[in-house]
Amino acid sequence: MGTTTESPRQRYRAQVQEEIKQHAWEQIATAGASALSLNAIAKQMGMSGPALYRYFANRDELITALIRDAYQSLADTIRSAAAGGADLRGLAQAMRVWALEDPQRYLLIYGTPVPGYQAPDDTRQLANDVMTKLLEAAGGDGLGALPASALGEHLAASDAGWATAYPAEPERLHRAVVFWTRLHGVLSLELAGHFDGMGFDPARVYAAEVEAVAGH
Amino acid sequence: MGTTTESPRQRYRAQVQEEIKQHAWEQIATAGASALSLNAIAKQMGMSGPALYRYFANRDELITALIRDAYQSLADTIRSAAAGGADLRGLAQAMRVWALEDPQRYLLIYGTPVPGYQAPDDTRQLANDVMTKLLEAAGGDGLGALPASALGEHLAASDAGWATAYPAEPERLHRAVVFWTRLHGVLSLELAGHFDGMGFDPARVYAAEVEAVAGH
DNA sequence: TCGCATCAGTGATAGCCTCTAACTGTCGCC
DNA sequence: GGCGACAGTTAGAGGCTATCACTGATGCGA
Repeated sequence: MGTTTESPRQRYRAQVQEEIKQHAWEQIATAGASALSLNAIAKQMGMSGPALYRYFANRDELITALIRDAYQSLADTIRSAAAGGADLRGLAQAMRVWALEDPQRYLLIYGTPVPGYQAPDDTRQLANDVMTKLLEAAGGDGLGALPASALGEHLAASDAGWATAYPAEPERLHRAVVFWTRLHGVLSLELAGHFDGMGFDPARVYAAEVEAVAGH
Repeated sequence: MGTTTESPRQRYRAQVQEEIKQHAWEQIATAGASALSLNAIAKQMGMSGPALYRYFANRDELITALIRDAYQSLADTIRSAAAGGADLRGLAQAMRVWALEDPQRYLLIYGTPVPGYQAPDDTRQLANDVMTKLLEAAGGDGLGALPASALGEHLAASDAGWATAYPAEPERLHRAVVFWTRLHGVLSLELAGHFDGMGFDPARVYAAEVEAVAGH
């Protein structure tokens, strides 16, 4: 593959960066992204604080790298589910498993953003990749008709690049958007613990929403 | 009303607490909840850092107070909309306006939680109040039938206190939950900026989801 | 193979933060 | 009018991000 020959130093650098991210994920999983501390990571790795700045210019850059990896992981999950022949329902299932596997990873992407933070372009690209895969699945066989609505037309009319592959299929666009927003609605509330103590099974709510989008 | 006679000191204390929260909201609106600094607030108010600890034992307690106020404000918004004769659609509109008015206030309640943070009981009560108001509106006139689904039965069967007023109305429970999760899905993605650059109008998506829940 | 440039990692430091402790001065209640 | 309660102060411990000047190892080209 296109692995441009790596110098030992580059290889080591990449390795350490990977290890840093590993520790960062552990911290995030237990204390949330806002509690992520470069200092603490450095100590865990047995080196002094400022050493980390050789690998990530600042805290934001590390978080950005984590966001990138999260998107990548989600895209991979969706891709492999689709490659395994999963339809829209299977895809929804795969996404839920992925989210529950590491709630903070999901929330890093789809959770509360820092007002100032601007995602770099390639991150937007990764988000778009995910959307494209949803669009592909949103046109599969075995899907019921969606109730009539003007939304599909609106989406088709105002397409700004996120659906260039299917510009003329309002129902597909509608289904993809609704798939995204509804599943995110259930998932994010579940992950944030807002269903705790309400006594019902979030999986059932999720499943019902999947059916509502996929049709009977 | 039951205003137990206030001493001047209590009055002053309450006033300062209110002023602190005011500054806190301004900070949160511009930099997010994770960037909230007691120190900075104190300086803005012309006093030294530790003085604030007379009013809030720690950072978490201040944030909890803000969360309480946010719930209260949302509950008031919903109540006054309902009192004004708004149906489920009107309620959805009022909620959207409330959310857009101050995105970080919405996200403080429904956004990414801090893993360690445990909401105090009265906060859970406030969340329940909101849910109860949704349940009331979810049984109004002029609502279409929801597609058949086992979710309503599940919700009715596993009721654990959040819907004691309407235990035997599966469709109402179903509608309330779906109202909540779907609108949150659209709203939270919009507020987090995930629709940016996609070229469609979030209000249209929101409206379509409202119609899908309220029926034609 | 040798020499040197590059780069990993260091301690010191500035400046921010939360939160505690000890102290002072003022306010209001009895 | 006096005293107790309480607001607000400074000092400081301990954490954080981030910069700087430095040391020492490493790997590359000559």
